[in-house]
Amino acid sequence: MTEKATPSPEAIKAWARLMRVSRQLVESVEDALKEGGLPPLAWYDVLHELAEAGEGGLRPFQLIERTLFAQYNISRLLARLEADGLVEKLPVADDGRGQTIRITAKGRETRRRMWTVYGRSIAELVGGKLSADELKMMSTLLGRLRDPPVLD
Amino acid sequence: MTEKATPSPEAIKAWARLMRVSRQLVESVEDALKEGGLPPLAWYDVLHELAEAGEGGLRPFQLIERTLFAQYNISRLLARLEADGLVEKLPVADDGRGQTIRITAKGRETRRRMWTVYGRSIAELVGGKLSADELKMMSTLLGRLRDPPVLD
DNA sequence: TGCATATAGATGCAATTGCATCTACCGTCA
DNA sequence: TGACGGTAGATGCAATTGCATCTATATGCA
Repeated sequence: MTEKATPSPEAIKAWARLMRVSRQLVESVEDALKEGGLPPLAWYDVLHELAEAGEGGLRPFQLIERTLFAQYNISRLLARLEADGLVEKLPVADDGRGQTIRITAKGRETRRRMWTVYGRSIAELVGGKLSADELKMMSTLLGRLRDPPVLD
Repeated sequence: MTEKATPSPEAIKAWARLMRVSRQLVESVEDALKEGGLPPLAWYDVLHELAEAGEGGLRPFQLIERTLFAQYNISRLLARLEADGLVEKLPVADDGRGQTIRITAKGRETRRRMWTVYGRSIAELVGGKLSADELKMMSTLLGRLRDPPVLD
């Protein structure tokens, strides 16, 4: 087999940078959001998916697939979002176990306000550091690390 | 000013992939460690830094700089590591407030066992997906996103 | 020296996460 | 139909994180 138990120095270095950079970037964004009195990044992820989904909403298990959050995590996050009036839970007709989550107007508004901060952070932290071509290269390389890999 | 409030599509895409991939990779490694009955990744980070530092050890604030963990996080993580006998806390001569943290033999052993799992994950998840040149490219690009940027 | 301010690290308490499990409903197949 | 395994989501409890603050020592400076 070609699988190696010991990673190459190049792999270790790329890994280490990936870990460090992603942590640093997440922290920067979280700080910026807090600074603006806004909810944490996790809320954005969910609101974003729900906004994209539109009026039809999404089932919690679909949110899990899209966001990679754990099931219990989504369950509680949705409870918090609902308590804040940012989403609403609707019963779903053909499956008595489930529910559909729909973003509310207030939820869209919160998402919009978060994006002004989040988007600016992305522009500064990433957009401002690499050219468009470099960003594309980066996306391509990262896509190959995804599971399943994205081959574009 | 050249700073933009709205990120380019390329920046957004690179960001999204970075977020998703890093989460996915961390989760894979955490799962592998758990599977092996080993402590979480955070322990490795600290043990690694301490092992590199050698007999002289490191002050907690140096660990904070190196690992990016929050101060209270390091404080408690070190308490757990000490409780497990993986590190020892020594008073420091010229600063009565501080202490020096040194890895123990048991700590080195734990780190070694973690590395067999961690290293294999890196080899599979990263080393196995990109060529050496691609890994170098990736490191270079990520280095530019670091703060402070690494220009190599 | 003596006070103000800064730094190193710990900690009480609230919020969140992780784990395991639970409830409720669904689908299948005898 | 009805027993059974599977899926959707919630939840009790322990561990961890985040926040704010606290203690203790160090440092700068009048």
